[in-house]
Amino acid sequence: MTASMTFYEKVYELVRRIPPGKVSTYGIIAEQVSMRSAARMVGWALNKADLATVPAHRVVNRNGELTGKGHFFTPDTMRRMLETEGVTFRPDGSVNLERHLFRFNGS
DNA sequence: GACATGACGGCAC
DNA sequence: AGTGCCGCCATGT
Repeated sequence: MTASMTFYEKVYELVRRIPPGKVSTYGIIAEQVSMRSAARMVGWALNKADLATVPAHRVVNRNGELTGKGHFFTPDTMRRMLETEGVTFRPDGSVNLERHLFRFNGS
């Protein structure tokens, strides 16, 4: 238990703000928690997160690729969940960020 | 305490 | 435009 635990909570809270049908990226989340260049920490925090309460499937890399799919029940679980929420994919299997990238408000 | 690793990203070649 | 290297920070060994 350390004071840096707020880091995880911030990440989880931000991810929960992403609405169905939208996605965000590790880099953007990292920037939101004041750690611009530590995008790795975000994915790492998500790996330790409770998938039942944190929509981790809505976080992709900067190219829209589902780099975290290997951490779900099956390799295609992540994509199926996104498709169910209305997210569309490009022929190469990456998310069309132009259409589905969620922008956090300053709130 | 040093070293390697990881659901990444940016910039240099 | 594709590939590679380095930075970043928490953890495990």
